[in-house]
Amino acid sequence: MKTNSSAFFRKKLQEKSLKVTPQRVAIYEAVVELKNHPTAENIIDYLKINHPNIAVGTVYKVLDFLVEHGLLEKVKTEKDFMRYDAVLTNHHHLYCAETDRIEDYEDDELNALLNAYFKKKKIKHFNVRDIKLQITGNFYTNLKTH
Amino acid sequence: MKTNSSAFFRKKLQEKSLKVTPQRVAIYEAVVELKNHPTAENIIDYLKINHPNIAVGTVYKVLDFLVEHGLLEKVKTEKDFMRYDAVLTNHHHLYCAETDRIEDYEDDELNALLNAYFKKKKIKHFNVRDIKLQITGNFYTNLKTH
DNA sequence: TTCCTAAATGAGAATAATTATCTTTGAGGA
DNA sequence: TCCTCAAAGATAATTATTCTCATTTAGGAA
Repeated sequence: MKTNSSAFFRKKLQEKSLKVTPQRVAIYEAVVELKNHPTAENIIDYLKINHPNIAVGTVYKVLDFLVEHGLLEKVKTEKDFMRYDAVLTNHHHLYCAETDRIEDYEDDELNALLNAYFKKKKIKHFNVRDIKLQITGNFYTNLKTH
Repeated sequence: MKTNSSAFFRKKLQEKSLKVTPQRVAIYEAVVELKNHPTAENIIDYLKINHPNIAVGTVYKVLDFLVEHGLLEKVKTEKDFMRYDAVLTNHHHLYCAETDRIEDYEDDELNALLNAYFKKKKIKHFNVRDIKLQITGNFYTNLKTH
């Protein structure tokens, strides 16, 4: 899992002739490992354990760098912090404002529906590049009774 | 136009037994007048002309207050600033990352499509409250040649 | 393998948006 | 008109992020 994402990451950087540094690998893996679309702060905390020497500024710079080169995506919520996502496939987000939890939501039928709609309906004065749904609401757990 | 939105706003506050202050009215109207989903800073600048005595802190407090009471909505982009929207009907956003322009996109057919989809497709462990599309791309203008 | 160079990193200061504090003011009910 | 509590003003404090600059290093060349 970790080695897989690391190998993928190194390969991607090398394809683009970008330097593979231990910091870039560690920060990318932190985003992969931290499931809940982490903030820069989450990543900094996480790295303290295994990579205590990575500077705060480096985390911000590397995150920007990785977004710029398409290896991470920014995720925006109503809160002030920017969050990051290593999943690059066409997907949407379930978001709970109370708990600030984000989960990926991927469904081929939904994507097909949206593609069909936007193929038919041209928007005046706008070229569509990407469509993302933010589905706001509440997560709940079924309490098992046994 | 301005008087209409002002009357609507006053009525809304009074219905909820919330105080109608000149600052609240001015800040709300600034969001209505400033079309491009303004930031707090945009609002502060705009208010300098006609309401030079409104404090910066007040703008932030009132914006939070109005979001909390459902009179404004927060809009977050890839940039760092929070932005505000006075349009409360079910709508989506066209967003251009290069120019940071946001436009509302409202289409009954799209909303019907989404409602139908989410009525049929129940998401496990999640109650949907609101669905918002962020449509990323580029605005363009047809250059007229005559 | 070693050297070289531009690019990346580390450390910490600087910035800027937002929040907090605390005193004064005023909206709106009595 | 008065009273009271919430709202606003002024400004200090906070905090996420950016900047600066000296040092280090990845990766290509010799």
